Amino acid sequence: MNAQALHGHLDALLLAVLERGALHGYAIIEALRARSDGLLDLPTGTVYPALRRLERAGHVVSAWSTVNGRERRTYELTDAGRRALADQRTGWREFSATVGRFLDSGHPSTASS
Amino acid sequence: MNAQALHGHLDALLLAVLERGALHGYAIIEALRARSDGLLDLPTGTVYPALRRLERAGHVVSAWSTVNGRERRTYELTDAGRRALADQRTGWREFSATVGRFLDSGHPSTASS
DNA sequence: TCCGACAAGTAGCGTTCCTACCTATGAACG
DNA sequence: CGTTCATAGGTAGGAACGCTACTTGTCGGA
Repeated sequence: MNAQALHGHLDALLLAVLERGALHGYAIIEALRARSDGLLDLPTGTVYPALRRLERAGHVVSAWSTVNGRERRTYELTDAGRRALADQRTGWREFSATVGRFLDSGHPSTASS
Repeated sequence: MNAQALHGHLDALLLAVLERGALHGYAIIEALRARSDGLLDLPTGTVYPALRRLERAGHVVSAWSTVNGRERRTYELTDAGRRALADQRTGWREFSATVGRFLDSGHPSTASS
């Protein structure tokens, strides 16, 4: 499940990660991987453009911070970003409930992972 | 939520609807709308091509049935389609659990619908 | 007869994400 | 001192997916 199906939810995921505190791009990727047990292993070519989209949209702001003489662009949620995240959460719940009505039913089979 | 976010799950939805019995294209659209309380209102231009993709993939078979002199192409799940649906269900559960880990947390707020 | 609802279909487009590259810094190693 | 690796950021191009808009055709009612 290499994020092929993320369509439309990538931004929400990024905002959710940043909700816990500002991070730079690479750290965001690592956070996603860690918090998803390695299921979400997004390439930089996916995340960096997405972050810039979010910045253009005003959902995050970025700043260069120099750590160990290493330039890292740290992204932080804006107020609008927080609102957007709330919206995305609502949208996600609606979406997953709707699709789940068709796909969660049937044979539960699994039960445990 | 006009299905912008369906990406990758449309096929699964269609298979799930057909699981309950063969239907023609238009009826599938109505079934989706009905079973989702109107949230899933897919245009024909989305559903018809998808059904033909599913047929090319061997997940459904279609047959013309003439009802009142009206030609209706009725789609039916194949065995492979049933297997595909099971796979899609698994994929959906994994996906929704993973994304949900980021988006379902936070403020549950809802409680009632 | 003409119009609207049903039914199927097609063409072209925009969004979204991925693959594959490129650049640059700092540390380790020879 | 130069090479190589891991970290970190970035871009270009393309593929997949679904949407909008349009077309065709039948049937029933005004």
